[in-house]
This record gives sequence, C-alpha cells and structure tokens, in this order.
Amino acid sequence: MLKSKTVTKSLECKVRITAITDTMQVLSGKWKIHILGTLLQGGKMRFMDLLREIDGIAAKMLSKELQDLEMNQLVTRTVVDTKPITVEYEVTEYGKTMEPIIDEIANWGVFYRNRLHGKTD
Amino acid sequence: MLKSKTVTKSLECKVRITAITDTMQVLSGKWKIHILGTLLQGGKMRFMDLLREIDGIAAKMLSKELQDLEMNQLVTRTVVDTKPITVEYEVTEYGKTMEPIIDEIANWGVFYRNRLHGKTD
DNA sequence: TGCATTACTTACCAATTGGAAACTAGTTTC
DNA sequence: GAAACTAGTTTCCAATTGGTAAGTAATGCA
Repeated sequence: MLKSKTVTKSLECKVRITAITDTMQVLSGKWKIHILGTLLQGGKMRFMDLLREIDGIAAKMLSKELQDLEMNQLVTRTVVDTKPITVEYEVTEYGKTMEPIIDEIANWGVFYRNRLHGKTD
Repeated sequence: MLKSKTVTKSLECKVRITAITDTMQVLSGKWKIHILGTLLQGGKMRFMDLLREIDGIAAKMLSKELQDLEMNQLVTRTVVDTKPITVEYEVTEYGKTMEPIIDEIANWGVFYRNRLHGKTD
C-alpha cells in the first residue's frame, strides 16, 4: 500500500482551516468587501451615499449586507435626526482589522492584471 | 442640496475595485482556498490525496476547482505513468503569491475566534 | 473472472444568492 | 396637494452553487 500524504490532520491545520472558513463566511457574498473598502476610505457614510457609490449594488443587497456587517460588529449604524432622517454607517476599530486582508486582495488583483498583459515572467 | 461623499470615482479607486473583484473571482467558491492551502503545505499531491485530505469535498467539486485553478495557472497538473495512472497537482510559483492573502485570512479568523471567546477588548 | 484502485464525468436535484421593480413611511419642499 | 428625498422592505424570479450517487475507462491483483 502506498503511503499517502497527510497534512491537514494535525490540530494546527484544523485550526487554520476553521479560521479560513470563518473569515470567508464573514466576508461572504459579492458585496461585503466592497462596502467595507468604501467605508474604510470614506469614513462615515450614509445609506444613499453607499448606494450611489458602490457601482451596481441594489438597495436590498446593501441593506442586507450592512446588517450582516453590523451583526459581526465590523460596522456601526447610527440614526441621525436630520430633516429627512439619515443613517450613518462607519467601520469599527475591529472592522479596521480587515484592512490587511483587503489590501492583500487588492494587491494581488493588480499583480494579476499586470501579469495578464505585461507578461514579465 | 447636500454634498455627498464621492470616494470611489477616481481612477485609483476603480483600479482597486477591479483588483478586488478579480482576486475574489479567482478564489471563488467554497473550496479553492482550502485546496490551495493544502497544496501549499503538502507540495506535490495526487487527486486521491486531496480528496481524502480536504474534509467534505466531493470528487466533482475537487475536479472542477482544480481545473479552475489550473486555468488560472495557480496549480499544475502532471500525469504520472504509475501502475494505476496517478495525477500530481502542485502549486506554481505564481500560485505561491497567494500565500500572503491566505495567511492574512487565516490570521484574521484566529483573531475572530479569540475575540468571540476571549473578549480582550 | 471479478473486485479494487486511479481519476474523473455525468445526471439530477435542492438550496442559496442575487437582481429588478414596486412598495412603505415619514418629512420637506414647491 | 404633489413631488422628492430619506432608508429601507417585500415580492418574485433566474442563475449559480454545490451535493449525492452512479457511471466510465484503464490497469492490476487474487
């Protein structure tokens, strides 16, 4: 019988797999990273700002994704008592810990495009 | 009229948004990160090794995801002329550039679990 | 001869995701 | 009084995702 490789059976690997699954779940869906990225750059933003800013998103999706992000304490929702009521969304300190991930993902994407055309390798 | 925030309309931001979308597309689906993570740790691995190693994945999914990864040149597929034919999969040098992303995602996931229970903040 | 192993593929099905459009509801402006 | 702006919610539908199970084809072993 051939000896087969076993790399994911240690506790360490299982922890890593769970960690990856957790993060991907928190960032699941088409829009969460973009909402987070936009809020990280824009600071406090209102619902309508986000709706106009994030190209292609529908109100239903924005609303649902913001609820998810709020539930995971990555953003805060604050109702402001203006003329027509407005709601401000902002990334929490905890939410800001996502920045390294988003940056790495953005960096890789740039690298990917360059490779497709540049072909330096 | 209220002045609304515009943060994603610059060329720089559009490039970033495209970059994020590209990366997420390359890593799309439930399994790609795990396959990549397993191969990064295990080096050369056969189809059946991966099938046994990656908990819960079905042959259909593994096959399809490996094809996607191969198309994007993140892994190589090599047929080995053994008794029953075997196929070896390996992460390319290019594929290894995904490591920082995977590491950040894994790190955040560990941080997330610690926060859920530890509550140091 | 028949069963096992390798690496898949195919067929079918269920659940989730996400998009369009319309609707709600309170307030303000013309 | 009508239209517009705020922040959503609701309904309905289509596409994608992913899972189970079975089938295929080549080879080796008892």
